[in-house]
Amino acid sequence: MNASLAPKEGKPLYSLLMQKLLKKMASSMKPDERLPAEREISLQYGVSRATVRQALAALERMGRIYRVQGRGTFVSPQKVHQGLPGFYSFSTAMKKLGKTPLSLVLSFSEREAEEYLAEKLKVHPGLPIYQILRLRLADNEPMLLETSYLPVERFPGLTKQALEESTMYRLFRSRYGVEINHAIEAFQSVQTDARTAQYLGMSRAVPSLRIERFTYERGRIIEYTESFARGDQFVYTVRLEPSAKEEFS
Amino acid sequence: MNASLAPKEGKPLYSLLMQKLLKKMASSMKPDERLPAEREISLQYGVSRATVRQALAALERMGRIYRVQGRGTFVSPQKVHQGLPGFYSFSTAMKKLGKTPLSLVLSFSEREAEEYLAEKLKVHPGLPIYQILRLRLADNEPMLLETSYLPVERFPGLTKQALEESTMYRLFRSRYGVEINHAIEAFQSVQTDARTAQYLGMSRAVPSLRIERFTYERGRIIEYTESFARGDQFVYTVRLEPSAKEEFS
DNA sequence: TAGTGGTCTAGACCACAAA
DNA sequence: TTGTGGTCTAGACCACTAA
Repeated sequence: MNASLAPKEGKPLYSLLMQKLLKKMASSMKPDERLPAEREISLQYGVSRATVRQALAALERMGRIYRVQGRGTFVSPQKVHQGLPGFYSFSTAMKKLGKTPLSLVLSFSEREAEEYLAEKLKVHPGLPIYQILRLRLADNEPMLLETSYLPVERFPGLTKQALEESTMYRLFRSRYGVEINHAIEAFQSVQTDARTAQYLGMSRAVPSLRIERFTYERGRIIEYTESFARGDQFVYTVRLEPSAKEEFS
Repeated sequence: MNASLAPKEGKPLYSLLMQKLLKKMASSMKPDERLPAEREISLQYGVSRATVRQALAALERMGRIYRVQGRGTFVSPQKVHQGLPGFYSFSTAMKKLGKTPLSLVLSFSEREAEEYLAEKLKVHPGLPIYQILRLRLADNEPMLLETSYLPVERFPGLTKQALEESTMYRLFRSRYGVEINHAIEAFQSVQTDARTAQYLGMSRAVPSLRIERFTYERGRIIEYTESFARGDQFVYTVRLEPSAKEEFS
């Protein structure tokens, strides 16, 4: 089965190979089944072994395969948590759960960063920032109240309309060419305040999950979001990878 | 400054190069300063460009550098969140905060997985598992109540003593050669139950942060932990990386 | 011993950014 | 146009696993 890779437009070879392998695993392979050896894949698809390894490394980071030196490369058996975005997106998470996500932009304004915010965003106080208040619903049930802060200089010309028409991260990518390196999130369980209780339509007796997110591009914070989720409905899931730092233990 | 790499025992070249670059950045470089070009580093240290790229890729994943095509590789300016383990460890997190961590093993037992647990661990009901109840303290203040479940077959001969003498993850590595691929964590805000309130020494009026962790090795769950943290003291922080999946959007 | 993944080399061309 | 990171090749040797 010498399935050489079609030279699709623009996409690098290792990316095309990833898709081929994903398709193959989904359609004809079982959990823990061994994939062909790297040199074998290299021959089958007519690419170099380095390219094969680049594709396999990405699949390994996605948790779709695991490799054992001396034995081979195998299909990961997990099912439930598969494909969870390392990066949380309310929209995609809700779709995976079979719910219809909805996002309402409650307010959109421009202001200057006061001390507190400037420290969060690691910018100088007084820098112009957008403040965006959004209510996120799943099947028309309020789930999450989000307040996002973005430096104006990184997102010039951002409007409420644009946010309502697309998701924030899609907008980041398509219109501002944002390349996220990583994000830091912090979780805390808190008593629900009156405003949040009202927006989420619940009693203050129900505790809230407070989520802070710092999004980094080129080592710089380009988004700070503080969210409150209703504790009785909302479970927030993340996927972690061991830091490369463990190499130095 | 032709600092060729000393052939240290065992460690691969790219790992040695990482350490050299980290040291150089820490001692003599400023945020956003440009590193030498890849080809230049390759010459300076006498290694191939592929090896340089392997080292830089790891540093990029750690958030220590960022790369811009056509421009160069730069030192990340962040300070506060730097070096946060992608992987949460209570002990290291507390040390970073300048607090003294303490871990008490309250109980250690072996049992068979009932339906509920078997589903969490994705094993057959009836499989022998360890159940470990631990209380984690920072500066002698109770912070976290953890219940961990491990399949006995993966950790034969595990004892309470061993757990008390070392941290769990250190034990995993040194004694059982565990190679963690990734972990999934889920967060939820809940009302504190009586037992947790008692162990954590707080009122039930304070909400708790419920944390579930599924740790994966070779695509298989080797640890399931359910934790409760006191909401008024404990903030749980994680570091995320965008999933490779975004390539397919 | 044979086969696997892990590391490394030397070189090439491409896409992008800045002067 | 020059220099950068991004992709890719062909080949080599090492470390580990299993027969």
